[in-house]
Amino acid sequence: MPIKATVPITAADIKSACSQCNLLELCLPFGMTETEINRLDELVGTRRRIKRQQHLYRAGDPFEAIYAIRIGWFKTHVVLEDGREQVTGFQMTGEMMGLDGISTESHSCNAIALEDSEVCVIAYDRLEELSREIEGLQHQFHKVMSREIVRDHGVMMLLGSMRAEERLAAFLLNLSQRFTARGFSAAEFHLRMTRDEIGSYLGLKLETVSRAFSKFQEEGLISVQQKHVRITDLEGLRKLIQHPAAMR
Amino acid sequence: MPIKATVPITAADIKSACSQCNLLELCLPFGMTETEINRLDELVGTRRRIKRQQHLYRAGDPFEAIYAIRIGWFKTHVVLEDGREQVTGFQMTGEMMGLDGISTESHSCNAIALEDSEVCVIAYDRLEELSREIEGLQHQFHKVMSREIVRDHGVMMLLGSMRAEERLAAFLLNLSQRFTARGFSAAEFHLRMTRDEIGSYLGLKLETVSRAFSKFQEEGLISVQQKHVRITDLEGLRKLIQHPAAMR
DNA sequence: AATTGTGGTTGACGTGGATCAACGGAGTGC
DNA sequence: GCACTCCGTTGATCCACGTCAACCACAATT
Repeated sequence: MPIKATVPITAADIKSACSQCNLLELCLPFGMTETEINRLDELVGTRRRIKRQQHLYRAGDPFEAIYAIRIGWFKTHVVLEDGREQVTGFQMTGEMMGLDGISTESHSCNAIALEDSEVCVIAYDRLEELSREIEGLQHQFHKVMSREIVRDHGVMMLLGSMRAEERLAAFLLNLSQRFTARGFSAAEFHLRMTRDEIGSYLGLKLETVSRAFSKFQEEGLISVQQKHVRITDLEGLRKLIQHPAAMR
Repeated sequence: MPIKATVPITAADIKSACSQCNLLELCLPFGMTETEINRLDELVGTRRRIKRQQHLYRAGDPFEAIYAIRIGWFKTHVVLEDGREQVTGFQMTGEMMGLDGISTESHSCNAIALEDSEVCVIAYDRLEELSREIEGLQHQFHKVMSREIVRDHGVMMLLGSMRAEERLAAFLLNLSQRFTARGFSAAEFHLRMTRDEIGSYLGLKLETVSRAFSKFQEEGLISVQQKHVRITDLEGLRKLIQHPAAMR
């Protein structure tokens, strides 16, 4: 496999093939056979390192590749003409970005690293080619796109039908579940995003997010200190969504 | 092409092939060559008629096919355990439904006809097979999925960052644009959904939707009577989104 | 150690949209 | 024709969250 020279390759980078990657279970190759996965190594040509606060791509950029996160965190957001921003998602290890670009052949949102990160660059035309040959890849890729659609519907539910504290509870439970899937603690984690970014994602102002955090702490559901969160009553958070407080 | 006998076929149904369909420009075959489209006729096996208020599929149903709307209107919605509903979209002629089912192999939302409707049933395993052979089909299918993701991001922006009147203006402009694409009037149309359903989609209560309609009428932007809408100042509606009223 | 900046918390107050309620009009079934 | 139901409109009131503002914690820089 020829390695493009555009990105400096260090010792740690050498085993860049999917077949050598420990994210198999989370990423595009999930569910594929070993033989199929070996063929994937043709697909992931380069890696890219993105420093904190830098863009992986911007709205309007021509679409050429999708990206799988190897290390780090990103946020994606869309911007209205008048400057209003809406965070559309927070992506972590093993998750895919850039699918929005396929439809118009240019990206429709911005992707920004929340910490120093590293992504696998998957050339889109190669992906289409290969997924015509490898059934498992085709199927898995479709699943990844479909999962994004289902996720988006969940966010619509959250934004359209839930009140502030329910939204934050749902957000924390979602993070917890994604950390679990990666073998990290379900109960204790470090937020990579600011209150303002959480607010934008949840359709709330940062003050409201902050107050909800404090309220949860008072109620003994979590303990927060800045970006460090520990969930002390997972079941309590779940109940909060199912039984929306007093009213209704 | 064998025609399944599960659905009664009437004279009007005989030319059910994609190659004979006048929705080419809007639907899955868009951008494909004539030869390619002829092959698509293998794909669309049956049609289904759905009466007003009936389900095309329900959340939890096993996923087997996606659907292209030939005639009519649908809404899709998700339901929370406590019964709260969120409309995730309104679909019209030429649009695709059921993509959410791919990820878990069962549908995650409900699809209900807003009027007597007819859909083309596209068996999903056949679609995957064929799109491994026909590059144009593969590409177009990916675009359809990606377009759904982009649309969802737009809805998130709407729900997370816009105020009531902006949301309704954006909704009307979106409808207008979709009618235009189908050769109907951009300015005058009939809403297939109730105020309550619009409200659910826009994250508002039906009273708020109703008030916003009235306000637009007072301001000379539209004239409404029940479900009949005439846009009298398209530019005015656009401005309403770009310059969010007084405040801020 | 002092300085500056960014991000987070908390309080006081204002308001957009929800809630509650009454009523009117359109469509449907008999 | 009439009764019934569903849907839409409008008014009065309420409250969840936004807005504005002060202050604090922590990190980076000097």
